Amino acid sequence: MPEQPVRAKLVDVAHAAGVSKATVSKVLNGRQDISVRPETRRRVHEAAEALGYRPHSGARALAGASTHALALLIPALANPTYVTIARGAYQRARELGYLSLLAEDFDGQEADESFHDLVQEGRVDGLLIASARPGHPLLDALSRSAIPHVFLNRSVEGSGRNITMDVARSSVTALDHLHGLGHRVVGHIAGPPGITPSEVRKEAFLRHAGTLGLDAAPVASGDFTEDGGGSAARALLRPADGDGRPPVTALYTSSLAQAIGAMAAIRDLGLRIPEDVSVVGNDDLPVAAHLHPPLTTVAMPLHELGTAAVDALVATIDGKPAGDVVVPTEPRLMLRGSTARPARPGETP
Amino acid sequence: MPEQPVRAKLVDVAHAAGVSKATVSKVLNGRQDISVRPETRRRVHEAAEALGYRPHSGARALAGASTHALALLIPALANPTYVTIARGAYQRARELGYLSLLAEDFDGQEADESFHDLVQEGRVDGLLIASARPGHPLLDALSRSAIPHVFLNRSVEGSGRNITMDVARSSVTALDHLHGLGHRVVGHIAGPPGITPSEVRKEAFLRHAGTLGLDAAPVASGDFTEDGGGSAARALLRPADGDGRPPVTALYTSSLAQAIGAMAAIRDLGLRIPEDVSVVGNDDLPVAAHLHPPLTTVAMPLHELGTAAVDALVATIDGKPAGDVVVPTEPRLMLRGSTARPARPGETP
DNA sequence: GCGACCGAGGAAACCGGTTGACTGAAGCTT
DNA sequence: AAGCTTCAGTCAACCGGTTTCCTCGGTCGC
Repeated sequence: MPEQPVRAKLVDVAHAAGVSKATVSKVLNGRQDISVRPETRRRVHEAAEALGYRPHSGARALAGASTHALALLIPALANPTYVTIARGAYQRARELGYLSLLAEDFDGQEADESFHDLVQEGRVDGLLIASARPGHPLLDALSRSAIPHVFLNRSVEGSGRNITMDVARSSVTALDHLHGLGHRVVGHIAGPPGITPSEVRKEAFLRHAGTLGLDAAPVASGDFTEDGGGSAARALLRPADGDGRPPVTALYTSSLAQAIGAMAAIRDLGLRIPEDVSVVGNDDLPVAAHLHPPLTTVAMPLHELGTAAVDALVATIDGKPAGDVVVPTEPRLMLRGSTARPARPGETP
Repeated sequence: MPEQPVRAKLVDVAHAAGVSKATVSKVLNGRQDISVRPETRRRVHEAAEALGYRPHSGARALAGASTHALALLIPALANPTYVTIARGAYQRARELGYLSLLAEDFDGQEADESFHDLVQEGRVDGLLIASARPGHPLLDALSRSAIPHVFLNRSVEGSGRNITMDVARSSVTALDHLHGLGHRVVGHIAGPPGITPSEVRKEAFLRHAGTLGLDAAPVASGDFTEDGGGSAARALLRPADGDGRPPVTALYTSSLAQAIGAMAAIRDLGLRIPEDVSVVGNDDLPVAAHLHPPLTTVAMPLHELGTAAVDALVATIDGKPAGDVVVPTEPRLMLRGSTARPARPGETP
C-alpha cells in the first residue's frame, strides 16, 4: 500500500512523535515562545514528514491563526498584462507559503461579493487589488475595515499602500525613441479616464512632449482592448486639413491590445506601418514579436510588480506598517519593426 | 455608524431570532431533516440579513460540511483559450454558490503541491482539471483518492469523467472550408503529442483529409504558442521539390497563438497570406479579427465547456455518478481574410 | 536545605459552525 | 384517559487545529 488514504491529523503526528498536540503545533509553526529539545523537535518533524501531515486550513483559520491565503482581484482575465502580474504574484506567494486566489473583478459588480466571500468568510488573510477605480464599491468598505490590503498597478491616492511601476518613464522612453527617429507629431492612445496608471502615462506623455518641443501631441482615450485602440486610432488619424495626410506620424498606446487594434485601424485607412505611421505599444508580451510588422514595445516589470505587491501585502499582514512602493526596474524599449523615421512632406521617395 | 465592524456569528443570529444555533444552521442551509414554522424561518432569515451574517468557511469545512469552493487547474494562464474556459467555469460556479480558485499548473511541477494544498488542507470540495497529460503526477494520486474531480478539455481515457468539446468536428469544419476553396494540399499544425484534444483534432484531420481525397495532408507538432506554431509552419513550408513553391497551400492550426506564429513564419519566407498560403486557426478570440490579415478561425464553445465542467463537478460532489460529457455546441467557422482560393500552378495571373 | 527559577512539555479551553439524538407540547387513536 | 405520533426545535458532541495557563522535575542561589 503505497499511500495511506486517510489524512494525518495533528493528533496522529503527536502520537507518532510521542508528544502532545500542543508541542507539535508549536514546533511545526516554529514558535519561539516555547523551549523544546532539538531531539524532540527532530522527532516531531520526522513524524510529520512520515505521515505526510498537512494542517487543515479551516481548523487553522478557525483557531485564530492565519489562513495563509491571499486573494488577487484583477479587472480582466482576458488581458494578458494583468495575467502576467498575477503570475508574478502567484509565484511569490507560493515562495512565502501563501496560496493566492485569482478573482476577476468585473468592474466592481462582484467586488462587494468577493470581498465578503473571501475575507468575511475567513478564506484569505489579505487582498491584492489591481482593479481599483474611483468610486469602486470595494474602496469604501476597505477604508473602514482593518483588512490587510494593497493596491497594485492602479493606485488609490492617499491610501498609502500603492504598489506601482514607474509608468511615467515608459511614456518618456517611448517618446524619446519616436522623437529620436524624427517624429514631431505623436498621438497617444490612453486608457479609460480615472485609471491611475493610464492618467499618469498620459500626463507624462504630454509633459515630455512639451519638453521635447513636439509640434503636437493629441490624445484619445479608449478601453484597453483591440476595439478601444482601434476607435481611438481612427479619431487620431482623421485628417485635419484637406490633404488626406494623417495628422500624426506615430502612435503610442497604453496597452498592447490597443496597439493591435490601432494597427488594424491604420491599415483599414489605407496607411502603412511604419512608413506612414509608427506604433509603439506598452507592455512586452510574446505576441508582440509575431505581429505584422513586429511591434515595438516598452517592456514594463509586470512580473516584479506582482512579486513586490505580495511582499508588501505579507509585510502588512505581519503587522508592519504599509507604505507606497514603486517597483525599481526601469522600462526597456523593445525595438521592432513597427517604428521608423517619418516620411516628411516632400520627402516621398 | 453605517456598518458594524465585527463579523456576525451564528450565535448572534440565533440570539437575534430567538432560536438556537442548530435551528439557524438548518434553516439557512435549507435542510429537510427538520420541521420549522414558516414564521420562525422568516425570523431567522431576517436576522441573518440584518446582521449581514456570513458563515465562516473554515468552521463550516471543519464541521464536515462542504467548503463551497472548487479549484480549477489550467496549464497556462498566458493562453487565452484556457482563460476563456476558466471564465465560464468561474461564472457558473458563482451561480451555484461555489467559489472557484484558479491555479496554474506548470506542467505538473506544482500539481502535487496544489493537490495537497487545496484538497488535503480542506480548502476545496473538488477539482476541475484542464491540465491532464499522460504521466501527470496528479493522475495517480487522483485515481487512488475519492476526491471529486472532472477532466475538462484534456481528457483522461477510461476516467469516465471527461468533459470535452467536439474537437473532431472542428477539424472537419476547417477542412471542409479549405477544400471548398479548392485547396488540395493542406498542412496541420498540431499541439504537443499526448494532449488529447490535439490528438483527436489531428486524427480527425487525417481521416477527413482521406475522405475528401486531398493530395496530401502533412502534420507537424509544436507547442500551443506563437513560437511553436512558427517552427511547425517552417517545417511544413520547406519546399520539397526544387521549384521553390511551398508544398502546402493552406495551414490549419491547433491554437490561435500557433496561427499567429505561423503567419509570421509564412511572411518571413516571403510568402503572402492568403494568396500563397491560407491559414485557419482554432478558437475564436478577439485578437483574431484584428490581425493582418484578419484570421479565419473555428470558434469552439469554450465558455460552455467551463460551465458544463462545473455542472458535472458539482453533480459529482452531490454524490451523483460521474460520466463523460461532450458539450453539445457545434464548431462555427468565423470567415475572415486569411483564407482564399489557392493559386494553382500555371494559374498565376 | 529550601524556596525560586527555569527548561520542557502537557491539559484543556476555545474558534464557529454542523448534526444526530433528544425533548416538550399538541394532536390523534381507541 | 392513556398511549402513540408528529411537530418544532434544542442540546451537546464533535471537526482539527492554536493558545494560554499549568505542571513537573531538576538547578541554583544563599
